[in-house]
Amino acid sequence: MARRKSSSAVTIIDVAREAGVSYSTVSRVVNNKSYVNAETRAKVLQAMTRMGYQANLQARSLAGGRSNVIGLLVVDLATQYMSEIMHGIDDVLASNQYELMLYTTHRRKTKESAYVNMMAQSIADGLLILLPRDPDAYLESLRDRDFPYVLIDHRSLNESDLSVFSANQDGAHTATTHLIDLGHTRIGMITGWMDMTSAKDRLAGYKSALADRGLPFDPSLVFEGDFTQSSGSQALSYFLQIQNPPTAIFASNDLAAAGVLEAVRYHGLLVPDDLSVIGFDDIPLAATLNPALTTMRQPLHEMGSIATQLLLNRIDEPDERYSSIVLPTELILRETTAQIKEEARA
Amino acid sequence: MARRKSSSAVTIIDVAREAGVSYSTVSRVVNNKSYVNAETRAKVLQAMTRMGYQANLQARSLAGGRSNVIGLLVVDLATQYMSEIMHGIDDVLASNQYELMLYTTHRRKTKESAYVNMMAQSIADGLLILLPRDPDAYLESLRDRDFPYVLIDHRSLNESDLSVFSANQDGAHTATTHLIDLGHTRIGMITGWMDMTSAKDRLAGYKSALADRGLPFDPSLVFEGDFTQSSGSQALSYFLQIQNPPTAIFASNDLAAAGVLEAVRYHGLLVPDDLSVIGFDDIPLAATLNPALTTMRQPLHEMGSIATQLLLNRIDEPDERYSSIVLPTELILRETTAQIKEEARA
DNA sequence: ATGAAAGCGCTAACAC
DNA sequence: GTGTTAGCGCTTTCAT
Repeated sequence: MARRKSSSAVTIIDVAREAGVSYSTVSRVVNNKSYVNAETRAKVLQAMTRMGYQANLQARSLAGGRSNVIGLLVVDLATQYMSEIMHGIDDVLASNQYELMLYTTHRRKTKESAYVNMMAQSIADGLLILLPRDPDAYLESLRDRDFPYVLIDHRSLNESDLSVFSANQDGAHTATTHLIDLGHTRIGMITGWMDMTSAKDRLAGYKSALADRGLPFDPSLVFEGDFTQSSGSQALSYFLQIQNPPTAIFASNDLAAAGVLEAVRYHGLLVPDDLSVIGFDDIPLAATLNPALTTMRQPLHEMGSIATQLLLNRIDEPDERYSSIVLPTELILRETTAQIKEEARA
Repeated sequence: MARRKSSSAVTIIDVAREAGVSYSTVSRVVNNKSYVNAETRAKVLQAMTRMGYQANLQARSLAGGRSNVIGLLVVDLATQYMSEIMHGIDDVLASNQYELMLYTTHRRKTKESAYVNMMAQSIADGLLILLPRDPDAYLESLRDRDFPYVLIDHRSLNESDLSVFSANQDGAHTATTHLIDLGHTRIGMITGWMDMTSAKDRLAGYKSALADRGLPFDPSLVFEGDFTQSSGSQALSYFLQIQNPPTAIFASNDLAAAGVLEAVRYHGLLVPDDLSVIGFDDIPLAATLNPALTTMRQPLHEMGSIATQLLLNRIDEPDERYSSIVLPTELILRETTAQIKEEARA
């Protein structure tokens, strides 16, 4: 059985006794609330350090105060995409003395909503939801309760949602246009999980770029992936065996693009000579791939830090008006895209 | 001011009223404690699902129960090394209905001890400490309180610490011997942060391998790094300008080895023709580097999962005897090591 | 088998 | 400016 874990922890009461004051006075100095006589404050402070007092977060939170914990809901941790964003989150949290409670869903839709409910009713002062899958299904209870949350990399359809994401359609449009400018007319597209707005928007950007240049949209040129490296490899295999293979590929993220590059080597093709490839994200990996990946950068670190700042503001000043933030993307030219060769690829 | 965040959350009392029982009965069915009449239990269960009851972790924990939260203390998140280990941790946690509270220290020594105290006095049922820097300095209070914790990738000098780590000295010995077997006699060594046992042990393994083969130990061949990629690049620059440069390099981790590879390209050298390189860890990156990195694999995912399992066991059965676990390493031969060329490198 | 009541450590009115 | 008091939601004796 669980032993009482706080058996020997120093509480506010111990400090109060030591300092010879009431424990609400101690609470006051701990929280810097209302005025406390300078002498009293000094006495309390001394007692606190002497005894090594550490606030008990849960008690504080239970009693209606802040826990200074925010919850983060992510799909998975293993990608650089996540690392970058989390780094941004962590930086802001750290400089604001907030702690992070982490939940990973591993793509289990049901877990998302269960976690959200649980976190919101527990210790977290606010919630960061990264790449939500179907948030409308479970966010309503948070809205009802006016519980602060910010969505990351998700363009919400709900007006009252606060979110931070990139101009995905725009970025995809730029990426596709870059390929078109290079003379490519048959451009393969590898999508992400199609239940995510960022994946949908990138597909839309691809389509609109095609349309803007009067190029036909060929559904056989769209491979539905899932943002993984292996889906990129699969996509290439697929593209190589259709009737009229593409001469360029736009992957919805760098990881899938890396998968394409990997498979390309296996098939004995040359990039960019035989095939141009462009990714999306600009994770650190992109620059170290060989050849280095041309990609659309989205500011991942900033996405995390801005979202966190937004959430913290919202927690501090719940009555202000806040709005979602759209971040710009940028074309990063490296070595995987080139002018089409006249002798169309095998 | 913070609004009372639980204002509209369903509590055990609401459920009790709905089910027409006392709230201690509800607590019993929630916790599956002692016997509750089957009918009563059913009634309560129904009420719970109908009202969408979610336990409040902090209240539970405050009252002396389990929070089902474990704390994880890490330096940083951005490396694959961390991702891999965290994945292992997360898997075990998820299948045991535990949640993760994450603390990142960003190499601030002071933060480590502050965090540990705070977590232990707060919500966490147990603590996982990854790559601790100087744990003896702050672990004593945990020991005194019999608070469960497990150290990861750290060979503790303290008998009562529970930890999970790799056979680092052994692995470094194998790696170095591999280089010696290839004919190299001047072998550069790039260390990690020397305040960590794993870094120390790898250096010791390097030295002992040299000694075992009757090779002299040359301090100018040891570069003190910090496990980062850039330290690897710096190390190469350093090695290239000493009197008698090494023909092979053993890097204490893959990231530093990647830095060497990066710098090697810059200096116009060829690996493994001009220089053999071996890493440590076998992070996913190692296989995708070009040329692919020969390295000593340590089972990172397992390190995380085993440590977590150990911690959970310790929480469940505090009175059992547990002991630290040492995991084997394995030489993974890829493309960056080769027989020394007779015409010694420039 | 179930209810009543105490208390975990703290915040936030409310008194004085 | 400081003390008193009432909870926050829950677990856990102790009764019944």
